[in-house]
Amino acid sequence: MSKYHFNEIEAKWQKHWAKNQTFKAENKSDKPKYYVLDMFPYPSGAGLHVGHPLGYIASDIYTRYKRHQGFNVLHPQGYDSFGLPAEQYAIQTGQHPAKTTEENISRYREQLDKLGFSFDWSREVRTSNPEYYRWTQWIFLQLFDSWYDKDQNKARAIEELRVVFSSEGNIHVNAICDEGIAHFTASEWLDFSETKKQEILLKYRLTYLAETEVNWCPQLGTVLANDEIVNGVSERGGYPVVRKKMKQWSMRITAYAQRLLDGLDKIDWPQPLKDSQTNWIGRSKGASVTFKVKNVPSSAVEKSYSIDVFTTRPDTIFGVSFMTLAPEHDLVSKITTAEQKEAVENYIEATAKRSERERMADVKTITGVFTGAYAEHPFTGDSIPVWIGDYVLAGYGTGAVMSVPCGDQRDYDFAKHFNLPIPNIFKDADISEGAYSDKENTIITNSDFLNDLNYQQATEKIITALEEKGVGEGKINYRLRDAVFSRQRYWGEPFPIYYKNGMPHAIPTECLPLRLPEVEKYLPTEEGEPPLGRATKWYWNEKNSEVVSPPSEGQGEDIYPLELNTMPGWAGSSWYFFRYMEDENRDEVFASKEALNYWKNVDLYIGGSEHATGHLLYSRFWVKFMHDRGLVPVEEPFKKLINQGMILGESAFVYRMNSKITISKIVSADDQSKSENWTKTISDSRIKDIELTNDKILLSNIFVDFNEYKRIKKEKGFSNIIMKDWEKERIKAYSKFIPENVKEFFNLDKYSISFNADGIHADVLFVNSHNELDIEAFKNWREEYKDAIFILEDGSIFDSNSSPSGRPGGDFKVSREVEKMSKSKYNVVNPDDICNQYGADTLRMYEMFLGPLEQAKPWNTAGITGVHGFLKKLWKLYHSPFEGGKGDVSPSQEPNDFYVSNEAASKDSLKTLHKTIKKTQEDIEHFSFNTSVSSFMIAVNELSAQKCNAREVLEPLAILISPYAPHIAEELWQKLGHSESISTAPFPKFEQQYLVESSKEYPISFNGKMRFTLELPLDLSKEEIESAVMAHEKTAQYLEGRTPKKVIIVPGKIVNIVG
RNA sequence: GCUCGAGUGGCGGAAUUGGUAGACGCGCUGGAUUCAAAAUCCAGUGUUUUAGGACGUGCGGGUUCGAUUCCCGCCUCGAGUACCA
Repeated sequence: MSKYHFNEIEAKWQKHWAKNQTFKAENKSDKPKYYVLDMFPYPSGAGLHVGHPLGYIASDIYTRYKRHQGFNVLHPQGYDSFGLPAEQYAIQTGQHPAKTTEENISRYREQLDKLGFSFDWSREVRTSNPEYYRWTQWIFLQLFDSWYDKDQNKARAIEELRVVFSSEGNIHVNAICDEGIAHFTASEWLDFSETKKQEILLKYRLTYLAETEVNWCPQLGTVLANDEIVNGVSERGGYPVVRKKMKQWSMRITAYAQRLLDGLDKIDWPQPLKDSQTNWIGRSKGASVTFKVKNVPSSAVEKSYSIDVFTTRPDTIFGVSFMTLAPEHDLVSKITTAEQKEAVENYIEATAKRSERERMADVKTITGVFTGAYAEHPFTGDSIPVWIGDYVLAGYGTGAVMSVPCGDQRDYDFAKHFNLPIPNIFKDADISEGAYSDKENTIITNSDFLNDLNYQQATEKIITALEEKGVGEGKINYRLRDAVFSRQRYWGEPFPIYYKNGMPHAIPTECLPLRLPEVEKYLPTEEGEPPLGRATKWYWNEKNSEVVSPPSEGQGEDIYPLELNTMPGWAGSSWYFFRYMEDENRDEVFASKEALNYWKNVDLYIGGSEHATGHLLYSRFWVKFMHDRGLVPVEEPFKKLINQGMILGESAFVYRMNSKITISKIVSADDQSKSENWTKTISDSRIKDIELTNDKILLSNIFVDFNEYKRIKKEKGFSNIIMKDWEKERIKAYSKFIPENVKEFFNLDKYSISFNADGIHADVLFVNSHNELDIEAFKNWREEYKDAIFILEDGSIFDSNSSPSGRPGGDFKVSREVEKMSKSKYNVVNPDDICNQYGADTLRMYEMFLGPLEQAKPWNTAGITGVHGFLKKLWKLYHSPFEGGKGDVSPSQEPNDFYVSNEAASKDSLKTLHKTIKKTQEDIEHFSFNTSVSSFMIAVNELSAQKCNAREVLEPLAILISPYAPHIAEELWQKLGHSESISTAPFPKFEQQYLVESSKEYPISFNGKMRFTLELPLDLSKEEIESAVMAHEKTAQYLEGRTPKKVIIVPGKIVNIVG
C-alpha cells in the first residue's frame, strides 16, 4: 500500500493552487460574498513561531468552509510593514529599514506558503509601499479637510465651514473643536489675514496641530499614544515615559466618542473586548459647575476668575468643603496669593519631577498645598478654600474638582490629611471611617432644597437649578482623549504637509504619494529634530508642486519646509481592509465604489485581543469618519470578531550550580546552646561566604539533573547544611572540579557546605518529549558551556573532558514551565520544522485540536503524533482493500492501491458519515474547531472498523476534512477521479433519516445516580417504559425492598427512580 | 482597588436547551509483531475499596427527581485598567 507521503502531496498542491490562482476572489460574481480577514502581521525579523498561525488556520478553515457552502470569499493577506523594530535595527546596523522589511516579508511569505493557506495573494498590501501609503496620506488630508458638526452629528468638509464663517461668523457653529475659540462675525472673518484664517480653521479640523501634553519616551526618541504605554513604560522596549508639552498632530477621535460607544451594540464582538472599549471611552454622566473665585487683595487679582468643574455627583454640591485643582491647571498661577506663592511653586516643581510611573506606583501618598484663594459656593455663597493636589489629573474633565469629602474617598483622604472639614450631607450615613459613596440608598440632607431626595431626584433638581442660575449644566464627559498622531521617527508615512508662515498646508492630493526621503542616519538631528530633519531634500515648492532642496539665501519664495514627523503605526492599519477590496484600479482610487459596495464590511475578523483599545478603536473611528464624508458605505469595519488565544511555550530549565554555593562552619549542638559563640560562628562563616560569593567562577559550569535537584532539595534543601554521608561522598566526588583557591572550604571536617542552583532557560530544541536534554547539543550551544559538567539523574557525573568516550547510563532531565512563547525564553517552536516532520495538514489540525480557539493554551510537540496518526489512518482508509479485492475505481491507474467502491455503503457507515456532517457543520459555525477534529477521529475509527470503502461515504468525508487538512483532501479528491479542485465542491448535505434510531440505551438512575442501562424501543410510552424498568431484575436489587415514591421518565433521555 | 474571564484525570481538553462526567488525543501499563528499535496493531487506564460499593468537575451553601451546567457567598489563577471626580 502506498504510504502517506505528506511532503510530496503538500508541495504538489501548494504549487497547483498558486499556479491556477485557485483562491482568487472575484469582484463580480453571482455568488453571495463573504469577507474573512486576519489581522495582518508585522513582519518581524524572528519569523513565525507555531503560535502565530493559529488565527490564520482558523480563518482559513472558515474560509474554505464558506467556499464549500457556495460563497465568493475574499480572504486576503498583507503586511503592517512600517514600525519601530525595523527602524531600531536600522539605527544599529545602518541598513535601510525598507531592505530588512523586504527580507522579513519574504521569510514570512515562505513560512505562510508552507501552511497551505487559501489567501488571495494578488490583493496583498504592504503599508510601507508608496502605492499604499499614498492613500493613507490621502485619507489624512480628508481628515485635515474636515470638521465635526455637532448639530448634524457628522464630519463635514472644511470648505462648508468657511462658507458659514463668511456668512455668519462662528457664533452659531456648533462644532467639536478646541476650547476657548473667540467669537467673530462674518465681516471680521473676511477681514482676517489668510494666516489668521488658517489658524482658526486648524482649531476645527479633525486632525489638528496643537501644543499638547504628550507621552515622551526619551530612549525611543518619540512620543507614544496611550495604548502604546503599558504600566507606565513603553510597550516596545519597556523604556520610561515622561509627560512633555509638544506641538503635535492629533486626531479628534473624541468627536466620535458617543458613536463609537453606540456602535458596539451593533457588532458581534466578544464581550470582554467591547467592555474594554467601553471602559477606554469612559463615558460618565454628571454636570459641569462654575465656581467664582473670590477676590483676594493679596493675590493681585485684576479680573474675576472662575473655576469650572465636572462632577458625576452634582447632588452632593452642598457637601463641598474645598476645591482641588491639578497642579498644571492654568488658573493656579493666577489665583495663588502672595503668602502661598512659594509653597505652591515648590509643590508644582516637585510634582513635575515625578515621573508618571512614580505617581502611579505611589497612589497612597497624599500631597497638596493651599493656594490661598477662595471660591464662592454658587448656592450658599460660602467661601471654599482652593487647593492644588496631584490626585487631580490635568487631562481629565476640566482638571479641577469640587471636593465632597463625605461622598468621595479621595476627597475624604485629602480632607483628613490636611484637617479640612467633612460635612455630612447623607441621612443616616456613617462617615467616621470613610466616605459614603453608595448612590442607591442615598437620601440627601443638610442640603437646602435637595433635602430628603434620593440620588436620582436630587440630581435632576440640582441640574435644573444650576441651569436656571446659569452656573452649570448637565454634561457628559469622556475619558477618551484625542489621539496623538505624530511620531518623531523615520520608518512611517510622511505627512503630506508643508508650513507656510508657521501654518500647515496640505500638499495637493494629485501630488501624492509624498515619498519617504533618504537619510544618512536614522537618528534625530543634533538640534533634536526627527530623523527626517537629516534629509537633504525635504522642502516643498508650492509653485512647481515638487519636493526640493532647501532654498539658499534670498531665493525661493515658493519653497517651504515639509513636516518632519511621520505617522504612527496605526495609520496604515486603520483602513487596510478596504484596500483588499480593490483589485484592478488601485492607482486611481483607494478602493472603487463598486468594490466597496460589493464587499461592504469584513464579515469575520480574527486577531489578538491586545489590539482592543488601539487598532480596533482607531479603525472604527476612521471608518465612521470615512462614512460621514461619503467615502465608504459602511459605519463599522468588522461585523464579527474573534480573538484567538495565545499559544504558550513550554520552557525548559536546566539547573546550574553557580556562584551561589555557600559554605559555613559546622555548628555542633553544644555551640548552639551557647548563644554568644553561636553568633560568633555565624559571623565568622559570613565572612567566608562573602569571600566565596565574590568568586563568581566557582562551580559555575556544573549542571544538575532536575530530579536530582529536587531530591537534594527535598531531602535536605540546597541551602541547608549538608550532613548526610552520601552527600559528603558526593561533595568529595565533585571536589575535583573545585578551583584550588577555594578548596580549603571543601574540607568537610572543618566546614559544612551548602549548595544552591538556579534554573536557566535551555533551548527546547535540545530537549525531547521525555524532558531529556541532548547534552552534546547543549554544550555546543554556547561557548561557555563547552566544558560543562553534568550531574545525571542517577547521581553519576558526566564530564566529557575526562571521559570523552560518551556519557554513562543516566539521563539528564530538565524541568518544564509554561510561559509566553518568545525568542528570549528559548521556547520557540518553529512551524517549518513541524511541517517538515509531520506536514502542514498535521500542524493545522493539531493547532485546532489543542483546545478552544479563544483560549490560551500551551504547545506540546509530543502530542502531535495523535493527529498525525489520524491522518495516516485516514489515508489508509482510502487505500485498504477491505473486501479482499481491488476497488472498482482507480483513476490514476498508477500503483493501483487506491480502493474505493461504487457499491452502496452500510447503514452504519452512512450513520457515521451523517453524524459527522452534522457535527462538523455545527462546530465550524460555532468556531469550535477542536471538537470537530475529535469527531473526524471518531469517524475514521468507526469507518475503519466498519471496513468501509464506499464512494458515497468516502467522497463527502474528503470534503468535510478539506477545510482542516486541504492537501490530503485534494489528493484523495483527485484520486477519487475529480479534475477540479476540491475547494469549491459543495458541502455534503446532512440528512436526518440516517440518524433515526429505533431504540435507546436508557440510563436508569436511582435517586439521581446512574446504576445500569437498559435498551428500550423509542416508541414506548412513559407507562410502558416504567413497567419495563420496574420489571427489570436489577431494579428490585437497587430498591432493596423500598417502594419508589416517584419515577421520573423523560422519553429518549433518562429514567430516574426516587425512593 | 475596579472590570472581565477561567478553575473538570498525570497532561491538552469533551459533555450543544439541567438528564449516563471524563468523548477525542497525549502520556502511562500490559500484550502481539521484531534479532532489536522505530512504526503498527490489541487491551487497560479518575480516586479509593473489605470488590458490593463509596467518593469524585476550586471551596461552602441553596434550588431540583436529577447540577460541570442555574442561584447566593467565598478561594485561587489569568487578562485588562489604574487616583477618571
